[in-house]
Amino acid sequence: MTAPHRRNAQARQAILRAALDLCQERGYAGLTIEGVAARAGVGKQTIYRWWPSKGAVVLEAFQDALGPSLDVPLEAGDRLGAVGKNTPGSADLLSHPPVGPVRADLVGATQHDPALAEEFRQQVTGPARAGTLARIRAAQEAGQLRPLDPDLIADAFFGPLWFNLLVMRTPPEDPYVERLVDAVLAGVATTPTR
Amino acid sequence: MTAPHRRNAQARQAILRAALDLCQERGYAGLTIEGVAARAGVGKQTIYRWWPSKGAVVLEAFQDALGPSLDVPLEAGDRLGAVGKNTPGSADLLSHPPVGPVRADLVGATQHDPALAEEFRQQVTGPARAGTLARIRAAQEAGQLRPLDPDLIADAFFGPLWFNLLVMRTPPEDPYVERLVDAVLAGVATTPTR
Amino acid sequence: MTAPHRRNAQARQAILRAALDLCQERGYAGLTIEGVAARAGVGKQTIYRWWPSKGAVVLEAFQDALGPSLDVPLEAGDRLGAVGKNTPGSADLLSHPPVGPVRADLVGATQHDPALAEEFRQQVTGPARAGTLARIRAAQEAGQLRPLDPDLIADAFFGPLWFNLLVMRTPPEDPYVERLVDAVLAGVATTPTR
Amino acid sequence: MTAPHRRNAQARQAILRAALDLCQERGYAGLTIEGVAARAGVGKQTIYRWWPSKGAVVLEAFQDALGPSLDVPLEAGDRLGAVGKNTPGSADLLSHPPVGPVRADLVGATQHDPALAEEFRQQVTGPARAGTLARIRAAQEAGQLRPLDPDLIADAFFGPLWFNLLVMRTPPEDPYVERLVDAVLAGVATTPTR
DNA sequence: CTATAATCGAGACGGTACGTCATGTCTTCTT
DNA sequence: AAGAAGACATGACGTACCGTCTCGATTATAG
Repeated sequence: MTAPHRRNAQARQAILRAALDLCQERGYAGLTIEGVAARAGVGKQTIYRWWPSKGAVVLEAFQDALGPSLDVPLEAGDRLGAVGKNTPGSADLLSHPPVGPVRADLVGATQHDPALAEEFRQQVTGPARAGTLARIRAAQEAGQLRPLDPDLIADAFFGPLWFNLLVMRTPPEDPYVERLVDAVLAGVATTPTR
Repeated sequence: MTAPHRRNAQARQAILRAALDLCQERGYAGLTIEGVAARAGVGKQTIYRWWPSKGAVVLEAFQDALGPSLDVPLEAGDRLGAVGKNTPGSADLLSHPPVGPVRADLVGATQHDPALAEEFRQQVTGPARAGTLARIRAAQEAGQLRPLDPDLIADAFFGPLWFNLLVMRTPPEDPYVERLVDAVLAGVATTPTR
Repeated sequence: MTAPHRRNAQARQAILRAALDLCQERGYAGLTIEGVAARAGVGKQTIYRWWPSKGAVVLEAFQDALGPSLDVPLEAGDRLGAVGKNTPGSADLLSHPPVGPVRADLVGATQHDPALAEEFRQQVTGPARAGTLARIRAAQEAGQLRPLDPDLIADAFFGPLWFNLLVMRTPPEDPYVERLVDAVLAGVATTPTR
Repeated sequence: MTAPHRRNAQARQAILRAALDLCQERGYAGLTIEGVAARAGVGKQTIYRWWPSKGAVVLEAFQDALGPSLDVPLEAGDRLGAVGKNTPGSADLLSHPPVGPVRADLVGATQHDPALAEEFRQQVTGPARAGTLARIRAAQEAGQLRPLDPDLIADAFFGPLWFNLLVMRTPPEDPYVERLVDAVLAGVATTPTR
């Protein structure tokens, strides 16, 4: 007997689209609920009715736009590569529009918005980390990675990428990423990789 | 013939003090120029006259409060430790108030404020990185670290710390940091450390 | 298809009331949009939405307060009196609070605010002058006033009153007004009145 | 002995000049002490040191610019003309730049600035009225004007002019002024003038 | 013919108000 | 019921001037 939420799908799409566009044009901080409503040709109330905050709108827009492109299937053999080879792809997503800057902006915003932070964790960080951990554990079981804390191994791969993106503000490019993977594997792989 | 900018030191101090206090009380996002002016007993114009943005005020307040406590002297012997042992200290600073949250907030703000980003780089990131690189090069010359790109080595140490702070939002604590240093050294040190 | 401007009547009343009160308390120059908003318990934007300037607010408040009290009916017989006897009443209105000072202030403001001047002409000066001219023409047709330019006759009556109010700053009182009317009638009436 | 006021004449001139210019360019309300100081190349304090208010500056600038051009000598014979013929000249001054608009603005400002009003009376209105009264009394002694209150006669001439300037905002032009003088004289002269 | 003190330009200071923007809530009318 | 539209109270924005207050740097008497 749930209330008959007759939500307008067209409006939803228009709002998410407008939010994503404006976020790229003006940055997350320059984005405004009023602006989104105007651009989407929608009443403000329609936004406030369905989303608790501007962060939630942008986050949903971001997820919607990205779709399932983040799901990298866990391949059977070559488990070590499943970790190492996945990294350049992630780096690519991180470094380039439209995903990169928006995602960085969102992470920035989570620093002073606990609600957004929680949602970001649940919808973005959590799932991604779960997949990574699964790959790492598989590689450990196959004897390819040392039996270290899997979270630590994950951090070793992704930490430097995000660090460069957020703090150094030099989105990591290909050659750097390859050398990074090599160096990290040297520390966490069982077989010397050099 | 230079314009005699006779800046009031008392006002400057009051402003920085108020900014830091309010940033801790309400967070960076909840901080307001009007609020700082009111708390400091100062006209708004006095803030706008000397700082280009709220981020710049907080950054200067942050720097002023921190003072020279960031300068960790480069010790002669034990160069490897000079890198490895420095890391837990940095992690501590990162993780705990007042420095940690404010710094995280500031990094967040740089994601959509290029001017602030530039200043942050020049005043915070740059000097810190320079010190780190010096230590790394010294250790390389002493044959303790492999001849990898020093920036990459630095990223391997600091990336995971910042990643946990900013993205995972779990400020790194002691045991984790030690295990991290061990793992990274395994990848970048010349002598097997295990 | 007209835009459904659903203007809040309560807010409008509160604003006009506050404007009139403050204008008397502090004078037109000391009146502030912020002050009106605060006194009326209203957001500033609500004032800026509906009025183009502080002068316009005060003018409307003035008109609203005065209501239709300015309409002096044109009596049938005694047309000469219709002009002459009307004058003391106008002088009274001019000389005493709340109407007098506010009106003088408004006229003062029109000297450097063309938009306000235009509105003042349309809403205050124009209608009043039209009534006066009607009376004068009637008296001329009845042979009581010389066939001079009716505007000139009107100016002869009202000019000295406003001159005393605005320039000499001695609001005209009864005996003066009577002597004035006598003297003017001596110049413009057909029958010697002395 | 008196304090040695060593006042800089150059600065005074520059200030008055700037004040007059800006008053014509932007109107009295748009004129600013800061603006005058900037235009005159003078420190604000130099203005505040010598004048109590912006009105005082403009008034002095106005007087300075006008100089003695207001003194119309009282001619011996033809005393009636001394009153009547003086009027068109005054009307001219009233109606045309630079004197007219600035003077109207000043009178407007006196409506909400008692201090300025007092100074205006002492320096402008008072002397002018004194001269007018002298002419009127002379004409009365010569039997040319009826023995009415001289102030009333003066008001009859000047009131309509100011009324048109300030309230109707149609600066009186020549033909109107002539007809006005005729009509007024008809009321106040001993000899029928028609 | 210096010395000294008021005046000068410049402009920082604590304030008040400006007019604009966005917030999140609300009401009204339309679909 | 949900939507588009937009008025509303609130509060911060960044700017303009206010009138007061130091700063050196002239600059013209009074010693």
